[in-house]
Amino acid sequence: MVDIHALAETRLRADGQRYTRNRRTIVEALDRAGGPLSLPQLLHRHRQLAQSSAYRNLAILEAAGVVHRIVTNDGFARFELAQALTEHHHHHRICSTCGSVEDFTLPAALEDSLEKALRRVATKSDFQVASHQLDLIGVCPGCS
Amino acid sequence: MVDIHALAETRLRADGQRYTRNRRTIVEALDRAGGPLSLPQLLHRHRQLAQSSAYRNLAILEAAGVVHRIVTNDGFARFELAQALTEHHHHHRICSTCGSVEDFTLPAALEDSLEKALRRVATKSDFQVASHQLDLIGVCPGCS
DNA sequence: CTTGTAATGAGAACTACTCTCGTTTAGGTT
DNA sequence: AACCTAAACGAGAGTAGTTCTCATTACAAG
Ligand SMILES: [Mn+2]
Ligand SMILES: [Mn+2]
Ligand SMILES: [Zn+2]
Ligand SMILES: [Zn+2]
Repeated sequence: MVDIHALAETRLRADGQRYTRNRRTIVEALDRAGGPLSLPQLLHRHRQLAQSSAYRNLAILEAAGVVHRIVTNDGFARFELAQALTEHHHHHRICSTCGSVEDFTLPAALEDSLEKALRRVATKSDFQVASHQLDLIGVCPGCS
Repeated sequence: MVDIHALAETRLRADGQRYTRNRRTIVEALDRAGGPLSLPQLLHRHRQLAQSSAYRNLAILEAAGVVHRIVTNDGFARFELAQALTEHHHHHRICSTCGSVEDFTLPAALEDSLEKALRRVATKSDFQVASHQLDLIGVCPGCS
């Protein structure tokens, strides 16, 4: 059990940024949510957040490595806490009908061999891998 | 060796659409390109294409299952031929600096076990999987 | 407190993309 | 060939998610 807020503050400070009330509210919301949130979803949960500030703070939190931005086909970006903060590597099920995004995990053994194979692919091509991203595209229970 | 254009025409007809000169040009360009193309890249290769028509035709080709749209963080969507046409399942290396997208493939054995694991994940959650998508995020040789 | 700097937020601006609508093209019929 | 009709075209206007501007506010240091 890590202290999300302490980590967030440390990372922001390393970036010359403050951990303000608004930023804490965003981190709190993303931590509480069961999966990635779009900006409308975030604002709906916390009416006191201004849209422009929320976007700006999400960008700052992303630059500091606190928040991860997920871009899907439905036009709305989604935001979640960076996996380094939650210490929970996972992937996403993306509904092609409603655009909702949910988390899932792979068996550890498969994740390991996948990671190894990806490293091999990257080495052969001089590509410096920062991360990988595995999405399931389909239709969620609510939309079928 | 499949006939891309015959397949494209069949799929369009099944959707009540014609395989016009512009659409053939787009399919040809995507086939020739070594990887996914953004719209600016496509228009640069074929100056006679109008932007509005190119976007419209790409949407129609996507609906017919001829073209696949890839959405990245750099604001520009990328387009490639659907894997059903090329009969070549692959994944993408995405450069977080310049936004370029390139293809790569996994070892067949790994791809198999991955697919099996994904089916299991999907079944447990009532999620109807249409496809999966595996991206490597990092820095390409040109940007490092 | 006072003061300097960063953060805020309402609204304007930006831009990738989509829509509109008058014109052109092309497949089918005579 | 000539005609007809519906689809496709394309220049430009419109849309919408996101970013920027700048006057105001909050906060940390002394
Ligand atoms: Mn993984
Ligand atoms: Mn695969
Ligand atoms: Zn759904
Ligand atoms: Zn690059």
